[in-house]
Amino acid sequence: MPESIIKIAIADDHPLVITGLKNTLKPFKHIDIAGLFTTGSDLLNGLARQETDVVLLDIHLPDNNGSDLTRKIRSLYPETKILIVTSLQSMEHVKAMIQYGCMGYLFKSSANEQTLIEAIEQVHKGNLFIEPTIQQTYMRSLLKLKVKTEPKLTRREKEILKLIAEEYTNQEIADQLCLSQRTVEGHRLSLMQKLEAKNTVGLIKAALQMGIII
Amino acid sequence: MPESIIKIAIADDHPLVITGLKNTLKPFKHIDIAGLFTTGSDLLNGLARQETDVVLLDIHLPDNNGSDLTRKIRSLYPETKILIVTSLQSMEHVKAMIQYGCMGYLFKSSANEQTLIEAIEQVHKGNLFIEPTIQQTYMRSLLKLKVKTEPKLTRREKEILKLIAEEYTNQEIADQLCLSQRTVEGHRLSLMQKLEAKNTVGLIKAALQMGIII
DNA sequence: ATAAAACCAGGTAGTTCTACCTGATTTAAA
DNA sequence: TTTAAATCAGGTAGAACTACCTGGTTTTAT
Repeated sequence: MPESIIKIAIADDHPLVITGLKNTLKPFKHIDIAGLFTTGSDLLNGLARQETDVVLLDIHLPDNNGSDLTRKIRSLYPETKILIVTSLQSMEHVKAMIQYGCMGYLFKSSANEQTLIEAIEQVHKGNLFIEPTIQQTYMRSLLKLKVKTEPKLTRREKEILKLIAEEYTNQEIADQLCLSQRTVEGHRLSLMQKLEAKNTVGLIKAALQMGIII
Repeated sequence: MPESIIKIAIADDHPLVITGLKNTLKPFKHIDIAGLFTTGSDLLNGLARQETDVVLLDIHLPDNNGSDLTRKIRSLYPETKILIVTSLQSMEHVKAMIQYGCMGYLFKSSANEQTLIEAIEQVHKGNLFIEPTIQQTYMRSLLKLKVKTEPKLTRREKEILKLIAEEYTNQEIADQLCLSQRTVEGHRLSLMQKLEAKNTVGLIKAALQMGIII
């Protein structure tokens, strides 16, 4: 059975990682590196010009976050599979990205040759490929929390969470957004409930895990 | 004038980055890659066996933080130059590492071939090489703050910062450490002053940057 | 051995946050 | 289109944090 050639695109803002991926994949004849990109918009342009089977995607591109980019790619090119290759070693990110429709998630720190090829092949076949080092944890948490619908925040809530994380007080946020300070408080409270935070500290940590702040 | 050969070692826990660095440097005949390591202790063992001119070092190795490792290398092998190549894009880290005696600091995201070679050569010659994208900022802040000795926290302060970051209130922290709540407040205030934080949020972000919490 | 820093903890006061409540208007979804 | 959710904003109250002050004891460093 002749293996079909897998056309892949790589999107990462670290040139070193791109070089690393490129050189790791070069020896494999059934993998064709169709494009290298360092920003989200570059990637989207590239996908428009060139049919692509699998995108190796870093979550933190300068101009786009992973989830938005994933949604765009999925709606524009439903046949293209997305494999996240990132430094973000957080369960939350894995779950979020899989929920957004990525077919795989790899940590850069464990992306050796075998794992990488295996992941690309599985994802290309349409199978889910989760970082091996956390597969058990992932499965357990999926079973336990039965897809604990990762809290969806509204636009306003994200906006306010971002400002909270930037050390503004409620009053300052209210002034910036032309709202009452009470309204901001309200949003803050629902943020805390949704994110199960005990106080502001919890909010910040959740914001970090969600990639809302860096 | 015949260029001398520069013996380098690479220490990074991301195999992709190692591959990337290795392949980027391979074409350059005056650079000899003498060792590849993924942990701090591996690196130290390697340096003991093999004379090395320049170490390309990631700050976040699993078993050592960059500053301790730098100190060790500098005391054991004063002739060996250290060039930080990391993802941590923070002024504080740059300043800290330079202060600990590193000769250069590069962001992975901007480590293209030219910059990398230039950095290695300069560091080898004994010149300081700072990430080009922040050189102006660095110089300005050095001049303005005259080596603003990156805030050294006491044991107690670190302890309390950690607990604050774990969402405990002052009272809870006081109970845990058998202190008065007023004492914890005092430590919190000095933390805020040292870290130039406007509020708890600032403390958390500083703690993150300092690697006190993950 | 002496100076400096860290540590502990009290007073007072003002600000910000946390936690409930209520309800009107606008927006999004089934 | 009708229900649900989001957005806005008011009341009230207490907890937590921020910001000064003071001064004594202990540790650390020169």
